[in-house]
Amino acid sequence: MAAGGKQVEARYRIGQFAKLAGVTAKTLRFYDEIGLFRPSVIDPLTRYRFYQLEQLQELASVLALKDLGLSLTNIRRAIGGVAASERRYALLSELKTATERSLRRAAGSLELINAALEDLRGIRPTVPVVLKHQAAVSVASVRTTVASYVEIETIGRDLRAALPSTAVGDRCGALWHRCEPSPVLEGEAFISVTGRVPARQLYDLKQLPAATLACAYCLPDDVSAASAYHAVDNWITMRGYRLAGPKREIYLDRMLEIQFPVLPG
Amino acid sequence: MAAGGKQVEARYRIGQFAKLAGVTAKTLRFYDEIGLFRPSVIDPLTRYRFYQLEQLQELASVLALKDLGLSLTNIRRAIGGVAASERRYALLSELKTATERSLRRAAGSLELINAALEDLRGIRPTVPVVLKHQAAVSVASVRTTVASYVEIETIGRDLRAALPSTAVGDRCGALWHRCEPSPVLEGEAFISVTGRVPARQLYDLKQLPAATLACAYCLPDDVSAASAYHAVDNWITMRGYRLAGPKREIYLDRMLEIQFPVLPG
DNA sequence: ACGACCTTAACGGTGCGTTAAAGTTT
DNA sequence: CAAACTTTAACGCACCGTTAAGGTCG
Repeated sequence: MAAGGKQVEARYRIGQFAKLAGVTAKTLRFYDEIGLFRPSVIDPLTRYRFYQLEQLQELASVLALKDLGLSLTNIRRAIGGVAASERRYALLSELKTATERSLRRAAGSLELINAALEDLRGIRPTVPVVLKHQAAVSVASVRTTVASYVEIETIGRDLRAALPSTAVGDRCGALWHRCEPSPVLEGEAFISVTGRVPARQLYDLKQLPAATLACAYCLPDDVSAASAYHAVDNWITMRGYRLAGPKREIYLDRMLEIQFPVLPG
Repeated sequence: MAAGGKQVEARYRIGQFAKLAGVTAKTLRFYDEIGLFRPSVIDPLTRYRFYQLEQLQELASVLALKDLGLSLTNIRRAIGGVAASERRYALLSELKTATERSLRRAAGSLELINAALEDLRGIRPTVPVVLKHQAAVSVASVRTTVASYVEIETIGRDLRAALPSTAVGDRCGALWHRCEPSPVLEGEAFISVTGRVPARQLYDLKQLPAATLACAYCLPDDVSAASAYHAVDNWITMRGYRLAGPKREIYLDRMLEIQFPVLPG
């Protein structure tokens, strides 16, 4: 019985203190565990935690910062030790920019969700579009103007025929340097290559640059492709990206992948 | 050696397929594990996962929904099975309201952070304020008009003296029915009681109603209390709460807790 | 036979809520 | 003695990134 002689400061067990402070006992245990807010005394025998009334103010500071959205880790940095006030200012500034970002993201996201809902109401929902990063890849290519889109396929077949079969990689397709609104179509058939490839006048050897790509898949017919192009175009516009290079078409097995290189802004 | 007779659909191992799709192999494994997006074939011997090109479109749908902010669990609900389109609409609508909420929260939060930053620039930072819920509590009380704030303490002492000491609980304080801007001060000293208490004309027996309270702690002097009152007042205004009942003062050991009952709106 | 690829398993990060099993206080 | 309280321990949530240890493919 620790009921010593003089009047000892009132101690509260965890449940009592929790009720006073308006948090759960579990929360207090957790805060103790992570070193954010500790009991003033721990009975070494029973390991019971004991708190004092003065600590209510300390806990209130913690909870007020938490209410602003600061993480527990950062709250710990913001309250203890020397120069806590400077750190607190820095952490709140950081939190401010983070909150501004998430505000903008939420606003943008909301627009996109609304667009998606509109889209779902339509008869024929839009093709899904995804963003991905693509490393640079070595290719052999032939660039030329063509009279129609399909013509580039012939060029591609000729290109493949001109290459040693050991050197051709797994991806082939076309770049479109000028298309659609332009009166002339200028395309570039390409095939990825590996290792050393003999240089010839028939084709160029170059790198497709690394890029961030907005992509959609479609069947290899004009109607499907047109709606995929439209979907990607719309997608880019809605998110405020801008086109950053020639559009790419990748020939997959029985599918076409439409890729628009994009940059933010 | 599964190289059977006829031309089999091209199969891609997880790494290849991941590269094509622009995600990591780990992500594909995870999606498989949670049943969101599964390989078309799993070798029963080696457990290698194999994917087909057609699945790129399916994965794109998943990623597009994820990009909108839908959780993986909800994406699974949105794509598989019957009536997927209705569910998709419902889930997106739900996501929309959630996003609107978080948008409002971020906007409000930003204001509060700015206010906190302003506050930190000041000489004397504001007292922290916290929100908490309080259950109803039985009290004995004496309500009266007083000439000054301190007078209520005398009333409180008299009240305590009038009660059997076995019945008094652990909380005492005062309610302020009219104060500050009002020309007359009307307070109500109270002490929490337990079990049965003899009814007398000296005091009322009643319940402090359950409430949501905006609280601050201060020293029991007029200057400290004034700044705490001001802090809570300001806090309530900034968050768009409104006062919902008499203000409460709780007498703690060597501290005072200021509580304003509030309601949203 | 070596390197690149595949497998499962498990921890980490955020902030606690929620059992569960067992000891303590009143 | 029973009720109410305390303790530690552990899982759960969301979404994978990141080792780690050990088989498989070209």
